[in-house]
Amino acid sequence: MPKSAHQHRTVTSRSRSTSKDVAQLAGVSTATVSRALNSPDTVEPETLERVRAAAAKLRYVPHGGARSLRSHRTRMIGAVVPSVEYALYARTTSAVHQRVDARGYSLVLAEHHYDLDAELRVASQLVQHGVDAFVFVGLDHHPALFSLLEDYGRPYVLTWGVDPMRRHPSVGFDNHAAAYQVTRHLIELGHQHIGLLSAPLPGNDRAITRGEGMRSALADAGLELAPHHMQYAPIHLHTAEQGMVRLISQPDPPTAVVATNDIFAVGAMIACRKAGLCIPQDMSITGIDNTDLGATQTPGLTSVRTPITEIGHAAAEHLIARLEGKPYEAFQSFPIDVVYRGSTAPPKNSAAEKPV
Amino acid sequence: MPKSAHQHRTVTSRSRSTSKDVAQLAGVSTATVSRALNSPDTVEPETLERVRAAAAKLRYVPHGGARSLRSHRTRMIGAVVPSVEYALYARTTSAVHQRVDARGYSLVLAEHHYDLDAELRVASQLVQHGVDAFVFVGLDHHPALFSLLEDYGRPYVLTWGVDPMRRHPSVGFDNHAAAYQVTRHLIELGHQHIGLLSAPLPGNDRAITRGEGMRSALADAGLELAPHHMQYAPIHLHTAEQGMVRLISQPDPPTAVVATNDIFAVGAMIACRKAGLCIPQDMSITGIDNTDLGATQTPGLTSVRTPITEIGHAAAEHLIARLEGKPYEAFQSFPIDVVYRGSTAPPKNSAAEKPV
DNA sequence: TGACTTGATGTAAACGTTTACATGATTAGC
DNA sequence: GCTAATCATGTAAACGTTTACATCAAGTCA
Repeated sequence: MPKSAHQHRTVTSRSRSTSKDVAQLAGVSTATVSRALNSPDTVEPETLERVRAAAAKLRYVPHGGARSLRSHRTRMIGAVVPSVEYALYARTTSAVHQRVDARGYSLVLAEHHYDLDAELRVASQLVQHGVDAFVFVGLDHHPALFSLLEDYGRPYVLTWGVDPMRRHPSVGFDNHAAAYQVTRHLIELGHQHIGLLSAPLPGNDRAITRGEGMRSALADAGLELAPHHMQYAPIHLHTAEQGMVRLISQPDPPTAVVATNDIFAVGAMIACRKAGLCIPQDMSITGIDNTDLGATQTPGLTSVRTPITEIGHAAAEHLIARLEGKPYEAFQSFPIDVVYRGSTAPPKNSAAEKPV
Repeated sequence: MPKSAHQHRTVTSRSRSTSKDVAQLAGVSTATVSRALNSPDTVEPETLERVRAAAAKLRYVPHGGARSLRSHRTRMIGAVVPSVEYALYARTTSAVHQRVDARGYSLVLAEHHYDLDAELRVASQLVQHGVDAFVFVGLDHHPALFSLLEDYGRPYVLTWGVDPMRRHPSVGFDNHAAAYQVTRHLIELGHQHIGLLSAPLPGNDRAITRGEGMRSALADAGLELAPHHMQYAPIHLHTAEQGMVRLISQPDPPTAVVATNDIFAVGAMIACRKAGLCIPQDMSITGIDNTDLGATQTPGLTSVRTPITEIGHAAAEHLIARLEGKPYEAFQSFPIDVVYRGSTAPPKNSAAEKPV
């Protein structure tokens, strides 16, 4: 198809009706138009009707820029996530949108791909656009991010974790416990050699905390995570698969693997299938987040249900309450629970190793 | 956790430095500040440096509202999708964001959940916020949507399909062919009784066109889609599963099923597993979109690779080119191809039924 | 009935930019 | 060496709202 200049319009601006036009048509002043549209109860019913009719007739759409210039509010809320490609963040974002939209706000979305500098950059861009309040993912951020938000008086809430120092409003769950519980489950099945498949740690406090949770569970059982039994990989099926290949091609591979999220776990499953390892007989695998991707595998992936949509709803409500001066909860932690499916079993030689 | 009023700030506005402050500190006029920041080559290098230093020192962030009021541009692009919960739209949106962000634009996101009235409502909200240009999903929209965009001079591009009438700029692929090809594949395997699992048609032209593609393939082979062999369900794993249960619990179930997307296909797989039907021996299943969800099933789902990220990139580039007055392609169609995996095979009794 | 409150509406300033135009300095052209 | 062209910068108006304040009419209360 050739490059073409053609009839579709290229410019943005065009004659649009203003509140002045509406005022004129309704026979009132622009002040009354503004009042009629923003606080209908302060204007006479009959006038209100005239203004509404005029606005409708002229297809009047208020100019958000002018409005925000004067009122310092835009009714836009920003969601800044690592990447909306990951089902989790897509679902949380959708949940945020749902609540925000219901209250008449719009959602501005930005991704940073686990780069905290990029996060600062996009956030400052959103501040510039006048976004009223922010949702961020995770607890660790560029220090300048917080001072920016503070300087410009923008409320924000952190998600997918709860700030243990209680410095920043946050809504999430216990990432440490999530990893602890699945690891514990594997230990109880008799596994002694457990591997870890994790996202790269920089810029990702969830991965860090989940790794710590796993180590805690091991430590509490007197076990250790061997350095060569941990693999870090970017969050993609095929990189996870490669990581798992490295794990199982070692002389002493683990008998079970804790993946810090379902994508890694499924990547690991794929690696096992290709290597001819049976799950769970030859290898137990657990995930975290309980996504459809894991749940629909054969066998189904044992995973931890995390409050994906609850987080989105709570974050949106938190911010809107703050923006509107209503009471709100600054810290919210949702429960998690392990969903047991077929991807875990005692290790093959468990009877031999742990005779009880 | 109790409701609490506490120390985090509730208000949005606060002292922010303006271009006036920067002007004063740099010893120039606000006009020069504006020029220095927006068209650096029109201002003396030495002055430019002073302005930049002043802006940095004051942590100056321009006021987008004021800017848009004067210039009629916001550098915001709107993406209006059915739901970002669906992996496809999440990935397209991510692709749009990537390109848009690279060019210094921000992304505003809105969902309409297949309700064209809701779509009109959110779009008009975005117009109000000053969004410069729009990406929509699909070809069918509320007629008032187009006049709104026309009235306010907002460029837009439709995606996930190419307008056959060439009335609206669009970037996508041939949905009809996608369904045609998988159906054709099943027919070639010897299937004569093929079912359809589809999303509800209202507000979803992709589903309509895919359904038509399937029927065309059947017709071309002298076959028909029996009315009781089609099932419509909302786009969720469990509703798809229920639809499949209805299909296979009929006295004469089909031997193969075309699902109009991978979610339906996987839902169908789950139903078969639960019913004890082997895939592909007892039931062949095909999807469309070639998502990870389908690809990682056992057996892997035969599906059609659709240009998910290509669409996002192309849509973003189309709009930015138009906004910046550069040449652009008004209509783009990307190729698709069938990815054959293990979910399809000849019907069990194909030899008996079709002795050649 | 007159002073006083209440309530709806109008008047006009302000929000922070961008940009057409004016200004003055410098350089070029002859 | 004088006029003209060029260039960097300043001046001031304009963008479309919201809102403090003023105004005016209509009730309220003694």
